[in-house]
Order: sequence, then structure tokens, then C-alpha cells
Amino acid sequence: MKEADNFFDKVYTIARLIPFGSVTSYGAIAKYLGAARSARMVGWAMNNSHHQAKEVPAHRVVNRKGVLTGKHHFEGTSLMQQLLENEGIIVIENQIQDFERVFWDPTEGLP
DNA sequence: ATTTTGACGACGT
DNA sequence: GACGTCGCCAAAA
Repeated sequence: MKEADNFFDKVYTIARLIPFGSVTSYGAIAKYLGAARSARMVGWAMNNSHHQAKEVPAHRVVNRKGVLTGKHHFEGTSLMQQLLENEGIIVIENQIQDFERVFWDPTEGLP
């Protein structure tokens, strides 16, 4: 039984592979999975990520603008931002600064 | 069963 | 290049 046979499980797997201090976008993950236009599914998967036994660093996943769209889904109001800043990522007004610099594309990051 | 919505993104205007 | 529309698929109402 492999981990990541389903689209959702793959999303969780990729999310866990995001390096410390890096972020990626929903679309990037979706594209890597061959479902470039199913970015919403990635987002939905993240929402379901709370069901997963393993913790998923969903805070490292933002939309392609680098905006913390889903921060409301985290505890508190700025936990997501706190986590990102903890990794050296600057976030102002839910917007990641130097987004290109911290962006991690699974297509390039993974072999 | 149908309709609406949703952590988005690409394309069209 | 900003704004609008469609697509993608799944879950909740």
C-alpha cells in the first residue's frame, strides 16, 4: 500500500515535502499531480488535511499570489503568519514578501 | 437528486 | 494589465 494513491493523499505528501523556509502554491502542486486546473481540489484537500493523522504543513501552501488566503482556517487569526515568519518568511497583510524567493516548485524541487 | 460554494488558476475580454 | 468568466471536482445544504 503506497502512500499517495489518491489525489488528496498526494497533495498531503507534497505538502510535507516542502522544505523549511519555503512555500508553494496550490496550482503548483496540482500541476505536479497532472491536474493543473484542479487547484481547488488541492485547497479542498488542505481543508481535509485536518483529518489526516500526520500533520500537514498547510501553512506553507498559499495561492499563487503569495497571499495567505486560508489563514482563517488555522487556529487563531495569525497562526499561519506566525509559522511562516518563524521560518524566515516575511508576511505583511497576509501577503508573503519576496514570494519568488521562498517559492518552491515541486516540479523543480523534486527529482 | 440538484444547487451552491469553495485554502485556485487559467484564459478571455 | 485589471476585471470577468469558466473549469475542476468534491462536500455540504
